Amino acid sequence: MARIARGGSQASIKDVARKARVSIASVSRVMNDHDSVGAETRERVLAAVRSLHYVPHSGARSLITQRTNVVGVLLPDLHGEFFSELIRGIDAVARLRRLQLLLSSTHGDAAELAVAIRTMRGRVDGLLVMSPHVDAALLDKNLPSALPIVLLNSPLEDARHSTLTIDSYRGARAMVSHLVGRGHRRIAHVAGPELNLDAQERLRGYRDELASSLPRVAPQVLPGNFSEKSGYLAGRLLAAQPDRPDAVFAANDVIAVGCMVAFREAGLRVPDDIAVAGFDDIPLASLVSPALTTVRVQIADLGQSALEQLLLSIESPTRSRPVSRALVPEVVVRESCGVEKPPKRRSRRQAARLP
Amino acid sequence: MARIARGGSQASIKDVARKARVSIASVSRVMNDHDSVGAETRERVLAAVRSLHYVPHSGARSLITQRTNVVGVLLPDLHGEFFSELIRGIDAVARLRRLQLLLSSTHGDAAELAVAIRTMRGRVDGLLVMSPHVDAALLDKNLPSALPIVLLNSPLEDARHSTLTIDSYRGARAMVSHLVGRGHRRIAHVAGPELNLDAQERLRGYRDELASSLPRVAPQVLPGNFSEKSGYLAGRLLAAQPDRPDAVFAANDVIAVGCMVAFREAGLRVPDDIAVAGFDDIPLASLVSPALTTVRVQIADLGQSALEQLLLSIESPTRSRPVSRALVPEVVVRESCGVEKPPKRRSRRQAARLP
DNA sequence: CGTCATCAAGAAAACGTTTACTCAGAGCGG
DNA sequence: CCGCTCTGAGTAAACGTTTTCTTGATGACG
Repeated sequence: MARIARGGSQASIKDVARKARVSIASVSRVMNDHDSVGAETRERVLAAVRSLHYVPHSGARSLITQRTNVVGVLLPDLHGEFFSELIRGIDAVARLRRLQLLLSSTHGDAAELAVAIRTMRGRVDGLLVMSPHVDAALLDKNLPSALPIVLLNSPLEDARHSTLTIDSYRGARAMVSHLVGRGHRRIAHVAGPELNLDAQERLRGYRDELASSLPRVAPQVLPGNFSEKSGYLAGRLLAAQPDRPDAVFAANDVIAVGCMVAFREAGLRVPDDIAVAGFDDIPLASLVSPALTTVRVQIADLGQSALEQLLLSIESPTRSRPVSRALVPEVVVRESCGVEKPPKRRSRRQAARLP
Repeated sequence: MARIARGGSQASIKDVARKARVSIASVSRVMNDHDSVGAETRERVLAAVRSLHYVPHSGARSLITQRTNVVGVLLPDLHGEFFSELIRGIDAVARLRRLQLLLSSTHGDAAELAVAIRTMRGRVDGLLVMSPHVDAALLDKNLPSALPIVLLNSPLEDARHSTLTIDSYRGARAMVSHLVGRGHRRIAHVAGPELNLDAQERLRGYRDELASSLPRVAPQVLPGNFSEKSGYLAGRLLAAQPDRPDAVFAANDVIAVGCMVAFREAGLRVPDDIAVAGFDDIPLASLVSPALTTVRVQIADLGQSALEQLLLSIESPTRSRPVSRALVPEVVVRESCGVEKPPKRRSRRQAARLP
């Protein structure tokens, strides 16, 4: 039975106990600063810990304590500034609360999402899920029922899970209303992917606001897919048009930048010949020239609130009812829609601290 | 003994076994598609699994299998495009190998890093660490000895751990050499934070290449800290100087952008009056106008290679010796250093005057 | 001197799995 | 009908912790 110290493996609490000639219970008590352990014993244990480089096995610990101090984060993708901002916001809270994040972006479809959710079971205290694929049935089937979860910008709207969304619809209306207020009349929209929920909402906001502010003007919608390239192509189309619009509202900032490139190539001046507006306020937006007017989605805030909400339900699973909140984004006016004086340039946040 | 089904808690393998009236061993065999389990039993088990929404507890599973399929990622920070690119590269591989990432950015100093490393014990199969604070002693003390680890861009260079770095020194030399080749003579450098390793290496590369290519010319170094603001300030200083340099090599792209803003404000044309070059090739670099000449650090590749290397040592802990590799970055020539003909766009120059 | 609280420390159960071992019965050739 | 293999399924140990009980010792108090 006497266990030989194994070659490459790691020291466990038993090894420490044997070396210090105490029971594993005492080692555990020392490690967790528990009451009633004699000074001399404590010293012996600590010495053993040091000499063996003992580090407790968090997995085993959380098996019994039923607490992992990890939250799972499920994202559809990791490209672009949107997600890095989101993660940054989540991380800020995690850091504060000494939590770690278990990240998974492995889900292009519902099946993959299901797998990802399942493998998180037993590793996390709660889940932050952002995915176009969530639906109630999928959650029911794969989610151990008691696991707290917060949905981010997800289509699902039932009363069982907390949901945080960005009110793309109202943001889009606000932007169109702003453009109209500045005197623009022919306002085109470059849309995002048809299947994307936010893209749909932004398009709907564009249509509705236009219909209500300028009932005479027909909307013009060009297809796009949130990429710079699709923006560039749309921009070329618009520039070549005989009755060119005097403003373009793009479904996101990246598209807007693409448009601007196309306009410059065509010799159009932004905003004098044509105004451009985007959506998201990614860091890039304030750095291009002319600086981009856009709708600020406080992405980092979204992540932050989401995690905070999740922690609430983790801490009192019973008391907290599911919450649904929609963050209303705000219009950020910059040069690209024709502000007379460029505002003072200042990057909104500290830029890269490392190379 | 008879366990009552507890209210909010989750179904365990025991509950399934009881419901299907088999032993837990059989349930386990069914879940893992093991051999020799009768068709009828399998069906009973699956039915129970479905009706209880049973999802195996990954934590418990990896306790016994000694495999977590998770790798830990320790970063100093999460700001900026550098890290989002890095994570993207890491994630690409993780996705492919069906791994999850346990992310922690909670370490501003060595003590916090130590805590982060310790809490990962037992939760991960290996560690990817990027931190200015790693040193051999810290690793020894807090790292369960057998845990595979790959260091990213870290000062530590011992023979015990694999290390991947970016060869900032050679990148900087290449850029200075390029500028000299284009005919620039008075080349200034805006440095990064003094304590940052990459900043130091870039500065050293600048000095060395200048000394060897243009032994007559005195180097001029301005302080900076990788922020746009510091670049802006340095740019103002340079623009006001009586014997203004004809080129600026900035320690990173964000600084370079700051410089360009200052130059535009001062009425200087880039690149005609003064050339600008950066370092990193963040996505922004190709979008500003004039597009920024820079040194391309394939950040995503760095993350990718690092994880691949880590997986190698996880899979054959004995056979694989620690590897040290330095990725040599390459100069990317764009308009800001005075290429005669911008790749496609003629009107770019016009845009430069706008703000 | 007996009772009782107090304290330090050990024994053992529990967390939810996987897996080596065991075992009963079936099929079957000799 | 005896031993043999083969199959399906159960038993129990193990993974590394925490924590509840238990116990033995020590001394205080009546």
